[in-house]
Amino acid sequence: MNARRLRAVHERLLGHHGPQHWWPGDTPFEIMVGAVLTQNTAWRNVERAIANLIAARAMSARRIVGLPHARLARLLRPAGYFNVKARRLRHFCEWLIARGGVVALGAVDTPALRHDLLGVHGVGPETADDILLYALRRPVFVIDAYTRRLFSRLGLIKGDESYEDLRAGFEAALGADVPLYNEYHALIVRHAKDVCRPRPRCAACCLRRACPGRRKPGRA
DNA sequence: TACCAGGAGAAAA
DNA sequence: TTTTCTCATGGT
Repeated sequence: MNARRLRAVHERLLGHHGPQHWWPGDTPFEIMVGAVLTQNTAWRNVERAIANLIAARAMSARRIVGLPHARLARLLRPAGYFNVKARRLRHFCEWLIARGGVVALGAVDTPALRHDLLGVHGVGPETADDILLYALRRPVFVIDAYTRRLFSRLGLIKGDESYEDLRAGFEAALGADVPLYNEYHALIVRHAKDVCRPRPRCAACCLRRACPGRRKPGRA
């Protein structure tokens, strides 16, 4: 991983899209819930499910654990996979309660906390790292499908590296920097949605000649 | 109509 | 161990 090129990509993304101010969520717990619900799901639909939880006065670990499965699944329905996500969110909330809540997690070092999170049913590497970075402000770089797509098109990665290899590579190249990781991942998602689309699979996309971020002002 | 969206776990090979 | 399948709603 080339640190200079990684930083150059970040600068260009930031210059084009501006600060993204992630993660959308009012509290660390709400961010955690969003991280579970957004698995393979458009954020617009996650927002509806979160709004349902808030409207039902269920945006707390204890409230969620106390809901019957059918009731919780119904609230999560707009986010898709509602039966799966109801179970996953319940498992996560049970874990959080057992660990003493969000504040108590502050006493645990990042590697131990990450390992613990990965043991929760329904929490994989990306969800764990979303939680660590955005809810708990730990220096963990989030790798997702957008990251693979963007950086493989740029030729900076092959694209088939393991999650852990990519995460370690980004972290080693960029150094432990929570604000940078936060903004960088948010910019990757923003760019992937707006510019670096799945189709056309254009090699000229993504910060190459065709990227709007490289065009001079005034050009279409 | 087909594809895609801020994955993860289970089952099959 | 690696690959494939399943979960599901909503927007484009």
